[in-house]
Amino acid sequence: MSSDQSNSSDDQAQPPQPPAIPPYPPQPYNGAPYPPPPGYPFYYPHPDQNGGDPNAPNGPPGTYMMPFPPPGLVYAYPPPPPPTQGYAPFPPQAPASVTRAKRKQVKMACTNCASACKRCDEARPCERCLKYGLAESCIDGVRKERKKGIKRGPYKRKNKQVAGDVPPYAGYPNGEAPWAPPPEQQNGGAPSAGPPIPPPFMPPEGYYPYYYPPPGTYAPPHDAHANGEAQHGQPPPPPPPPPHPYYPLPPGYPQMAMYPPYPLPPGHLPPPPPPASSDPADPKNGPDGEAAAAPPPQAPEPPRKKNAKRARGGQGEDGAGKAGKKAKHGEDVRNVVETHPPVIAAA
DNA sequence: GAGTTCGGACTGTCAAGTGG
DNA sequence: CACTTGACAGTCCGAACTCG
Ligand SMILES: [Zn+2]
Ligand SMILES: [Zn+2]
Repeated sequence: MSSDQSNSSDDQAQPPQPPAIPPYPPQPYNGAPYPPPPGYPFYYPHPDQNGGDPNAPNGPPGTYMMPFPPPGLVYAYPPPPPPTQGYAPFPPQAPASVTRAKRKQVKMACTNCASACKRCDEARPCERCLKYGLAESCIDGVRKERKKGIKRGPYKRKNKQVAGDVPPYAGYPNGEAPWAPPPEQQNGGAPSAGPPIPPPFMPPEGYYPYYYPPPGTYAPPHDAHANGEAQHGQPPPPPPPPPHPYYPLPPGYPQMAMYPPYPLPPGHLPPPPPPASSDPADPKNGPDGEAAAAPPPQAPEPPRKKNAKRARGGQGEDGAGKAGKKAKHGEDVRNVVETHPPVIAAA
């Protein structure tokens, strides 16, 4: 919740955050053009790129997320002309700098912070323990020794990228562009004859391409099986939401900045207005917040699947690495820590 | 609303594997 | 032996939950 950000209940005060981008003002749907008013970009930050990280130095995501983007809108960048209203556009140079800063971890969290899964610092007692009056129990944990003798099999050698070499965009339906350039171009050789084929369509880092079917057609509903990801042999695959159901834009296509007025088809709900929030920078103050109760027809890929009821014993994608530390949560250790009433005002 | 819990994304580190 | 790769072990974000 915003409690983490706003009142920093148990974390240290966050550094001053960049100015939040004002939310897209709620507007009742009245058959008017679906997209945001002029000046509102259809930026769609990649979930892993600064998605939802208000602490990211590149600024909060704060991007207008559409339940489903309007057909005809082909691509989500570059930024439109500066808005006439006071709403901040995405920084023009954003695509180049959307690389999210890595989260910095302390080498060893104190036992209290570790058991509470909260941020620690190098000091002992750490800031959080001081805040909660746990200074005397603020000690470093003991790091387990890494397992040895684990066989790995042959390594996959990554073919090194030469400078200027453009990696294939991994977001295509089959992982490769359907219009691969001829071999001579791929090898960097001089184009033999005919018009040069434009380079692969590459979105700036952190952005999805959007290519929408012509008016009159609609994006297919999300289908976990169609994504080619959820089939690990398990019958009910935990639905990793597909990146998006649309198709990449072939090179040479003109970009459409905004699609023409387009009334919603009958039966489609208008986009839910963003909830009136006191914290515009809060990443979940987007459509994500409502997603649990009433998922919008074509919700874009959530930055993180957090809406499901908590299920115990899940494994992350790096879960293999966590196999040995499953006793992490769900033990009483935490009670010793966080059940402790905050003694902030004890003085 | 404030505080707590904890799933899982993310990071750091280092052993195993590879190439020169 | 230096470097790369892969995965273990850890941190901690942030949503869900609980409590007063
Ligand atoms: Zn600590
Ligand atoms: Zn501590």
